[in-house]
This record gives sequence, C-alpha cells and structure tokens, in this order.
Amino acid sequence: MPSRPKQPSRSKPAVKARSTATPSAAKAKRRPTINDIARMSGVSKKTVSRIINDSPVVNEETRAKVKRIIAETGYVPDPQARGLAFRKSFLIAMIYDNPSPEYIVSMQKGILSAIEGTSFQLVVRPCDRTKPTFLSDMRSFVERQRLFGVLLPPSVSEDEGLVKVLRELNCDYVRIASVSLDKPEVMLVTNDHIGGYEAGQHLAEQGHKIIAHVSGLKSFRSVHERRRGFARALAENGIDLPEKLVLEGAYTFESGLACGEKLLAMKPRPTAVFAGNDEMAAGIYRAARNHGLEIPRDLSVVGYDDNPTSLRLWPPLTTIRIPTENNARMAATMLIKKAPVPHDDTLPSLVVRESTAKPAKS
Amino acid sequence: MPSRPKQPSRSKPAVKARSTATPSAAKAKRRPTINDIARMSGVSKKTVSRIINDSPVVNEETRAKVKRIIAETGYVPDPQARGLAFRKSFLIAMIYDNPSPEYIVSMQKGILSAIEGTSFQLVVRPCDRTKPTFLSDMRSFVERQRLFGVLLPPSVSEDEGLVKVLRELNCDYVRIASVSLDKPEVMLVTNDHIGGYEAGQHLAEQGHKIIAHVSGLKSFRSVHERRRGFARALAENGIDLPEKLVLEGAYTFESGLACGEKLLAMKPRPTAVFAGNDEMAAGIYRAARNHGLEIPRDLSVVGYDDNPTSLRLWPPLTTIRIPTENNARMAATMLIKKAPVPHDDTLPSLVVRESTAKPAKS
DNA sequence: CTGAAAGCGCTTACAG
DNA sequence: CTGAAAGCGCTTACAG
Repeated sequence: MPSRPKQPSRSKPAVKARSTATPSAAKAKRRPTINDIARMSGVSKKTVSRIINDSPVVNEETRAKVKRIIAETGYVPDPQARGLAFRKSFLIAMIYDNPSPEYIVSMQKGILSAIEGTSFQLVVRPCDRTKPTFLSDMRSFVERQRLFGVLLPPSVSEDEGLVKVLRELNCDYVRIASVSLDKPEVMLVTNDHIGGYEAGQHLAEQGHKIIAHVSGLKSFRSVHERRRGFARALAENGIDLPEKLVLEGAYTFESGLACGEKLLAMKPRPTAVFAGNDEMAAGIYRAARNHGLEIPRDLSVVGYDDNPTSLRLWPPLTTIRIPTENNARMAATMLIKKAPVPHDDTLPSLVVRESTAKPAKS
Repeated sequence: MPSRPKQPSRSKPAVKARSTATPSAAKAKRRPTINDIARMSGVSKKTVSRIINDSPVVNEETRAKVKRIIAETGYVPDPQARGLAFRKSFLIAMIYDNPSPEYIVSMQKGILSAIEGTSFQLVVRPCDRTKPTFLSDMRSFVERQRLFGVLLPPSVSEDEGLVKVLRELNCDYVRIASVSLDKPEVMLVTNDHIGGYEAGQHLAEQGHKIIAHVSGLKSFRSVHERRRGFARALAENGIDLPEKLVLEGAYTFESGLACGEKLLAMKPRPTAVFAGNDEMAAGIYRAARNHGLEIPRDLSVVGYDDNPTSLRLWPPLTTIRIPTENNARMAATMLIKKAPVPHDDTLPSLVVRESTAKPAKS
C-alpha cells in the first residue's frame, strides 16, 4: 500500500520515487562518492584515488585522515566506474567444460573463498571446446566484459588456442592442469601421476597380480598422468600392466559400466581395477553386480576424485582424494596476486575405504 | 622470448607494450565505440544510443543504416560504461544457500541458458542465512555491484528480510519456492505438494499400509509442502499417516541414515518410506543394509530430486523428478522480461525405478 | 525525429 | 607529496 500519496503534490513534481522503494526508506540516502570523500577530507579526489589504490606516494597523515573518513562514511568505490577508468573490470570468470557438478561447485567455492573481501566477483562461463565458434565466443566474452582474469580448470586449461586468445587480449589467467603447461606463475599443477601411483601402490600392496585400469578419454592430459603413475607403481612391484587390461572410458557412469562388463568377462578375470574417476567406478560396481560378483571379495575397486557418491555406494569406495577447493583457492589467489603462491595441500591422496581387499585364493 | 628488444629505442620511449601481448598482435585494434559508430553513420551518439536501447522514436531509415554499420564493425556497447550511466550493472546474481552441488549446477545452467545472447552475466553468491551479518552483507553486495537483479532459490527465497532489503535497494528479484510467497511476476512456484502427492499415490497403489515419511528440516517450506501432498494422497487411499511415522531429518545422507535406523527398529515395521530428498533416501538404503533388509522386497523407498546418485544406487531409486534447470530458466526469463512467463514444464513428476514394489506378504 | 551539453564515478597523464 | 584537466564509453535531461 505504499502507493497512496501522503501529501498533496506541490507545483513542481516531487522527486520521482523509485518504484519499489519502501515508504520507510523515505529518501534513499545517496551513497558517498569519491568527490564526497575528497570534500570532507579537504583533499583532491586524485589523492583519495591514490589512497584507494594503495599508492605509496601519499603523506601518512593525509592517508590516515582520509582513511578515517572513508571508514566513517562507509565509502566503497564503485567497481563499474573504476572498471571503466581502468579499462578492466573486477570480474573473474571461471571458464569450464568439466561436466561434474561436484567439481564445478568445489571450484567455485575455492575461488569464492579467495576473492572474499576483495572487489572481485565470480562470473561463471561454461563452454564447449568442440563448438566451431568456441574461440571467437571466448574472445568476445573476454573482450566485452574486460575481464580482470580467468581461471581455467581441466580440460579447457589444456586448450592452447584459448590461451593464445587470452594472451592476445591481455587477459590474465591461471591454468589448473594435471601437468605443467605454462609458466609457473600461471600454473597450478595437480600432479595426477601421484594419485595414479598411490592407487597402484595400494592395489599392489594388497597382493593383486592381475590389475586392470579403466581410463578416461585419452585426449585428456589427466588420463595419461593417472595411468603413468599407476603403471609406475605396478612396475615397481613387478606387476605388468598389459595393453589389453587398459580400457578407455569417458569419465561417465555408462562408460564405466561398459568397460567393467568387458573386464569381468575376461579370463583370467582381473582381481582389481583402478577406475580413472569415481563415476566410472560406480559403473564398475554395477557391472560387478550384473556378473554376480561381490566387491571387494571378488573384485577390488579404486576410484579417483572422492566425490559424494563414493560414500553412498556400497561398499564405500576406496578412492583418490583431490583437494579441488583448495586448488581453486590457490589458483584464484595466484591470479589476483599475479605470482605463484606457496601451496602444499594440493596433492592427491589415497582414501582407503571398503572396496579394496586382498584377492581371493584361487 | 618476445622480451628481446627488436629495435634500438628511440629518443622518446616507445608506447608501452602490454606485457603479455603477442608480437603478432602488433597493434591491438581498438574496439569501436559509440563515437565511432556515430561518426561513421553521420548521426549523433545519442541517436546511436537510442538504437542500442531499442527506442521507438527513430526514423526507420536512420535505424537501418546505423544497424548496418554496427553489424559491419562488430560494435558492441561496453557494459561497464552503460552500467555506469544507467546506474545499474548487467549482472544477475544467484544468491543461494542450498548446499547440493547438483541443484546449484542445474540452477546455473538454467539461468545461463536464459541469459545467453543477452548482455547479462551470471555472478554466483553463496550465503549463510544464519550468519548475523547476513542481511548487511547482502545489502552491500547488491548495492555495490548495482545488480540488475537477483535470483533466489530455496531456502533463501523464503527469507522475507532479504526480500525487504532488495525492495529497499530497488533491486529486481525472482523467488523460486515450493509455494507462492509474493506477487506472481516475481514468483516461480515449484508446487512441491504435487511431488509429495505423487509419491504417496504411488506407494498406496503398490498396496502399502504402513508408510513412513522422513522429512527435511521443518523450517523449510518445501518440507511442509511435500508432506502435505503426501498425506493427502495417503488419506485419499484410506491410509493414516500418524505422527510417529513422520521423522524430521535434515536433507542429508547422515540424517537419512539415522531416521532410517529408527524407522526400521519399529514394530510393526513400515513397509515403505518416502524420503524428503534423494540424499536421505541413500541414507535409508544404508540403514536397510545395516538391518539386513533388501530393497524393495522388505522396504520400498521413494526419494525426491532425481539427482545423479539416485541412478548409481542399487536398486535404482524411484523418485520425484524436479525440473530445476527449466525452473531456473523460467525464473531468469521472468527477471529479464519483468513479467510472468508461461510455463508448463515446471511440475514435479514421479520416476518409477526399482526401489518400490508391493509389500511382502506378512 | 534528432542533437549538444552535462554527468555517471572513477583513473591517467601531466604539472608543479 | 598533491591537484586541475581530460577522459573512460555510455545515458539522462532538456531543447528544438
């Protein structure tokens, strides 16, 4: 009912009320601008600007006074105006093609925690690298938004064409990938070979001899890295990983199921399998069920990711945990600071649950 | 190695090269501005502005000519400059507190598909309604970014305090909720009572008589709506839903497990249970396993959401599918068009899989 | 139907 | 160490 006029209108029409303003917010108090701060501080707006941007060449007394007034008024510079003058927005985009909701959300959480309290905002931008217009779409997106920078998780982080476009547009980026593909200050390496190694080591320690691997699409770098580490662990334990025991899946449940079916029809049957991710491990669970096999008694399974589903499955899945959120936080911090950030907590690690055991006596 | 100087420096320092510019992009061609278009078209920038903003008061010939030049040059107005002049950005924020990755990603997909091809971008903003600074955080976020609008999925959509702040700041919004809480043009109602009804009807049709319900936290509207529809279906089939067969969970796996344990210890034991979401249904699966019970032979289970895990479980879960992505697309379209959008495809619907069957003869 | 002027809230480039 | 002027690329308010 805020629409009933409270006073007879004056000769000159009243200031146009904002349509949805509540009556209580009688006259929405205008936010202070840099000019207000300058006037209140008795300095020029340029000096206020210097203080906003942490310029060192400001008298400490002046700085203190202006900062006090900024704090008192609650002044915050307008990101759009700054962006326009800087020719660069305060937007950071996450450009991604990984379809996993858990992965996407973990990434976003990490980025958000890194930019919390800064002027940056996170814009999300899914993409399809196979689309013919992929590069031109990305170019116009980055250019129009005058992005401050972009974060590139796999597999789009492996796209050299995209990276070339970003360099041309002078748009900062940080790539997250299983192996180093760029200068250290723009790379966050997830070292997937270590995860693969841990999986192989665990299975070898259990005493398995016939061990299979269901990989993702071989066009992804992570797939090679995981397999490489896995094979190395087996080799160190004197176990062979023949080609026919390595099946190429596609990081999906369905592909895991299909590869699992093939594997379990083999003679001799593998007693253990390392799935390239948890989704495919879930598919292998289904295949085992279809074959009347029990996990881990008849088949040990190791996944990769440690996604929530891995705990919902029965038995709970032994898997490789990747600190996605932490990696994303590090990468975003690198982007903002424009420098490598010391990080320890970014290595994949084995989580032993109940899907692995010694092989049955045969 | 682009850093090696190619020519002796001249007396006056050369134009500062952008640090990451590739040598090939010798002189990055400046993007055309509204001034360029005005000059090339022989009109004022105000007229170009009118055309950009689809003003009707432009001579058709003029409009055609300018549009042609815009197309030829590939001119796109700068969103930051427009935003500054409009005092409103082209950013749409999704403010959310629902923790489910699948839900978050489905929402984002729907919103992104609605804003594709527009000047809008999606900014993500998780929140915590229980934080004391929640409202003031939201206020400064919306105010600083001069948000075009926000999308509010449950349960933050139920927060009247937030909505009041948005109204005060003159920030458009659309709320997605299980039941109508606002004017139709800012509400997308998901009608959860229909989903609950479908679940109840299905279980009743199977012939169950002792049917339980594990709900989410009662502070959520969806919880009441789902229960209400469920109870109505049972009533229509002459089945009672006593208080003691309704347990309050928290939409988590763990709470589903705990409630499942309680339910399965009851005598007589319920032969069917409707879980308020799939996560809790997965917890009930685990409880059934702990009790040596088989689904659906000993216990029928219906979930809600139809998330990916529901297909990974064994047996695959009968559940209520909610068209989250479509709902989000509708809501975003409403926000942009500032009007209700005709939508049919937004009702929850039953998906029958293998977790429900007739009760065993007792 | 069209345009010149002023302004959105900042920063850069240049002086002093 | 500080500031006046010009400009970022648009739109509003006002004329004509």
